[in-house]
Amino acid sequence: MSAKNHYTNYTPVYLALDCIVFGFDNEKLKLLLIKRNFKPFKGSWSLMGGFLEPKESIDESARRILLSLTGLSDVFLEQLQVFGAVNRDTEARVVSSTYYALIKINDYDHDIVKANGAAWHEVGKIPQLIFDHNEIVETALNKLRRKCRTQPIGFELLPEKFTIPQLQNLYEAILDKTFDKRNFRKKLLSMNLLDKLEEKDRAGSKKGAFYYQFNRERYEVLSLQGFNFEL
Amino acid sequence: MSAKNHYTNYTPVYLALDCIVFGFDNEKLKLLLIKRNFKPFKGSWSLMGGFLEPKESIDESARRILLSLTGLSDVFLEQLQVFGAVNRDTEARVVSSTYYALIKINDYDHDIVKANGAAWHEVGKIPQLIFDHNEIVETALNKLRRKCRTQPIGFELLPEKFTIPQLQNLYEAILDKTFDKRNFRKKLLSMNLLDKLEEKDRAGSKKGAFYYQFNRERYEVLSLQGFNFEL
DNA sequence: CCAAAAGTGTTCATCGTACACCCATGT
DNA sequence: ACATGGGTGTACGATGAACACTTTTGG
Repeated sequence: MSAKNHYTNYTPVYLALDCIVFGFDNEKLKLLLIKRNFKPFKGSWSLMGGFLEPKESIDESARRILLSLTGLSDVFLEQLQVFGAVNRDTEARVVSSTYYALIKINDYDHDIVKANGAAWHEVGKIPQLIFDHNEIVETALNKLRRKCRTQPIGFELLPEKFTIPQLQNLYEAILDKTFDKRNFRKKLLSMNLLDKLEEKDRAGSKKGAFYYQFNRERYEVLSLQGFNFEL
Repeated sequence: MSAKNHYTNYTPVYLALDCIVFGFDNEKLKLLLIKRNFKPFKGSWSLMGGFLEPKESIDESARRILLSLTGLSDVFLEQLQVFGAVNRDTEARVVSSTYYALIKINDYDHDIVKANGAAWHEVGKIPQLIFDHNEIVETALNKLRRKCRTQPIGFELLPEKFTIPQLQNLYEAILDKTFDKRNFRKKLLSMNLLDKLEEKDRAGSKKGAFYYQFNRERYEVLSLQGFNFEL
């Protein structure tokens, strides 16, 4: 054993953090991808990634990377999976801990994003990505689809104020199916988690649709009492 | 940049694989823990862990470690989470990728397990573990509890042939609640996933209870048709 | 013959689903 | 006035929950 630590018999690895960034433009579910700006495969489409720094936890690292590439902090960000096939990276042994982010599509910093050569892609039309990133995207999509039906995470993709038809469009886009609008509205409102505002959104129609707000505090109280969000 | 690869600016880390091993003894849900046999904290209770080797994927690594400590291969083993706080290990920067295993408690190799100083602990009575392992166990338990209600993973903890009362005991132990036995039986049998055998288990009662078998092929077919296991 | 666990059916409330028309307003 | 999307209620079937007695058999 070395003087340094008891683990020197083992081989360390590079730990990458890769973020799958979802956004919703009121029509389609989209993914933010960048043109990789370092070797190897500089210029290829890729997830937003970086490497762990010694003095940050992996969560902090993922947030740092997301902030540096989009200007966003204070975002829904959750671990997806670790990808650790032996030759997934061509340069060195790199294990990737992946995170998926749900962002409000109008909040990110367009300049930073453009400077990084990033662009939104419909989830149905993802280009070829480097390494195993296409597989990672598939995994993230599956996770999002499962999770959005049992946890109120969809709201992370919408502005603070949103209309019921907007919300329905979102779920239809994520799950790639349609809902009956009467049943959808009834279901969501019956959970008692949406606060109706006075104000209307007049962008979508002449009549205008009332804005609602998700009440997170009420959700947390109800959760503790055994309530389960379910779509 | 070095001649070796493009990532040499980054600091590699040790990647540990830790396994949370669940078992069921027809009464309680249990966890297999070992007395750690290397420094630091040699002799403390710990999850079953080891370090990634260069030529194995992380999944292979987890299976190797589980095999070496229990003699078991061909086991339900699934990724849980990565734990990557900066100082979670006291020796070096170690990021742990964790896996939970569901094993048939009579299949493992008692000699190997004993030689490794391992022992079963009720999930309600877990001793103090090294590093953040208690937190990892909590996370695993939550995952198991959520997952066993929507996927037929409970069967991984039972022998091939089991009775309905055994199955009910299992779910009651995992979820720490009781079910009405008529409703439980009706629910499970209505899914059409259990094949009734001729044979009876006479251990549990004078009357004896019929054995059943989980039909995985049928589950997979039904799954593709949109069926969802739900307890 | 009795203790102990296995096995069985019905009722009721709740929830998901299917379905069609009126409303408000900008042009 | 009309086109466009927003908003509403009801009826039916399916599903989950509550509940008590009979069966089998080893001792």
